[in-house]
Amino acid sequence: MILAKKKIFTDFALSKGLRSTRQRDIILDIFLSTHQHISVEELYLKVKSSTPDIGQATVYRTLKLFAEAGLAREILLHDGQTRYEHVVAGEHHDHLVCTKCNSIVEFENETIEMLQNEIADRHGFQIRNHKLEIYGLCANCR
Amino acid sequence: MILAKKKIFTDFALSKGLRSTRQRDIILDIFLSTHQHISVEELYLKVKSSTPDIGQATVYRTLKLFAEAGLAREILLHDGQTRYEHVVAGEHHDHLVCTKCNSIVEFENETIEMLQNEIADRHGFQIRNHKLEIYGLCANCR
DNA sequence: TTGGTTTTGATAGTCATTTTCAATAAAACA
DNA sequence: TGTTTTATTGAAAATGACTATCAAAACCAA
Repeated sequence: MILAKKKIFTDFALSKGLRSTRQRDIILDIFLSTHQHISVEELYLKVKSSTPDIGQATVYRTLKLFAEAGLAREILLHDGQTRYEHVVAGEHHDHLVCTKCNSIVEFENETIEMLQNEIADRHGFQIRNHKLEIYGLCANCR
Repeated sequence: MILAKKKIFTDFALSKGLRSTRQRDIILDIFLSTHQHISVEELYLKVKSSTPDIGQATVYRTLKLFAEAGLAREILLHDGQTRYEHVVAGEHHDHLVCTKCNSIVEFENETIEMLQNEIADRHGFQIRNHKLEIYGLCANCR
């Protein structure tokens, strides 16, 4: 799992002509050791406590690279700090979100995906990805 | 429609003990005359061209009030600017979002809605609302 | 109109993020 | 291996969106 992610970054670096550096290796290790989503500042503090000579700017730069490489994703909440979450291979972006207990059920529906493609075509739009969130009350909470 | 929105704000102002001011009236008029979503800066420019003596800080403050009153909603894209969109009763939340120029096209598809209902039923889920965002490149940017 | 309170505009301040740039380190080359 | 080339780094300055400050102006009840 972690090796696969490291390979994704190695391949990305290769394809972009990026160099392999100690800083990037360390930041990637630490990012991969986290769960859920983490703010740049939080990650920087972790990095700093493990390797004090790595600068904040490098953490910012490197996280953007991870996002570009497709192994992290920027998340915007309403507190002005950018956070990053892991991109999980094969994950679906279709969720039933319970607004009471915050539980999330992931689903998949081919017909919906097909209709999305149709709609995009009709607008000359080229799809990269999508997110469908249905909010409401789950079976336990209603 | 517009009158209804104005009433929402008037009621909100009343309940909060806020005063009715020329600036808020003008900003509300201009906000209601826009479509889709608009950044604070964009709205400020519109306001300034109509009434040059209204300051930027007031536009920021007033838009936050609109959001609090429930007639606007903050949107975060990835360009660091906060945008506001109209809260429409019974509105649709299905969008094609261009990741390059940030343009948004709203669409509606009954079949998708129907399928969502089916999926929700299957999980014993009671839908309150939903959001479907398709990210990619619009016709102009691809 | 007056008096108390809210709102405003200008501006200074804040804070996350980005840019700059000289120093350093990685890859390419000899 | 040493040398050259070029990317990367850290520190600090710059940027840019947004917020706080505060004296002046506007609002509104009496």
